[in-house]
Amino acid sequence: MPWDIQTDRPIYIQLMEQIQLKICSGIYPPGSRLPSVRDLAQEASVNPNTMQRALAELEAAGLLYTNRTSGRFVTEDTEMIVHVKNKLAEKHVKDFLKKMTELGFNSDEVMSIISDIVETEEMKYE
Amino acid sequence: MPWDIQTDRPIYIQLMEQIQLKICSGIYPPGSRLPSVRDLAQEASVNPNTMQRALAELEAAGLLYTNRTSGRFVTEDTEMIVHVKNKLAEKHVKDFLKKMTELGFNSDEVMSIISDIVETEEMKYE
DNA sequence: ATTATTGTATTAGGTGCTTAATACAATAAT
DNA sequence: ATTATTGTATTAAGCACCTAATACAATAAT
Repeated sequence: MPWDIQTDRPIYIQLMEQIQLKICSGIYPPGSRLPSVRDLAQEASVNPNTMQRALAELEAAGLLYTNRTSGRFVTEDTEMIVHVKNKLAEKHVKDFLKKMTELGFNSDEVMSIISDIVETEEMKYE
Repeated sequence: MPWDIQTDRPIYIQLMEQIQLKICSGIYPPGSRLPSVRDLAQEASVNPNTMQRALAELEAAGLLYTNRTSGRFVTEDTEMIVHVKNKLAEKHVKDFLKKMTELGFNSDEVMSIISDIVETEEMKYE
């Protein structure tokens, strides 16, 4: 999964989201070591300062921790990771339903639209 | 529906989205006159320049048109509005499914989660 | 005719994000 | 011991966005 950076939002926010996603989905397993700031920055084609900012904020959130000179690691608190994952899922669902409701679709219509798309195996979303 | 402006994305983009939404949902009906730039800016608590930018871009997209000194109006092309609305809905569905898939949920799980929330009448999303 | 309101344009200043170029301290690797 | 790698900090510059303060032309309202 390559890094996907858009220009319409702060890059460090997008980096945070994508690293968080890699942690929640197991691409970065609990306790595993992340590539160095410089390597990650090069991977994502961003400035090391920007990557550092994203990592520092994820660390403040408790998802990462640092061993001063050996690198950064994913938390071993699997319960926390699961919790973050579920919170994310819940947020996605609610945001989605909110948007569809605002557009004027009711519950039945939303369920119908989404089950249509799911059933037609349109699961390569782009 | 009050204006909801966050600080994490360009304001003029958020204004565009929210005006577009009001058009698609019928709050601003086809052919109706919008409040003046200055009034809209005050409503949304933003600078008139910023509101002007959002309106100008929606006009470039064809959703609005201007009568030089009498004001700005919603397009009367209802077909275009319906098309924009459907495109928006499709985008919301696909983005949602993509996010849930990335998080590690499969189709069945997604359908289960969303139908749970819908059925429990949790339709006051916040 | 005069006034008010419309969209529009311009200039200046402030802020946050990003990059670039360094530099430093701590420690793992050799 | 020496070297390389780690996270971290600093400074300067550029850029997009936003606000503020005006100003102007066209025309609707009076």
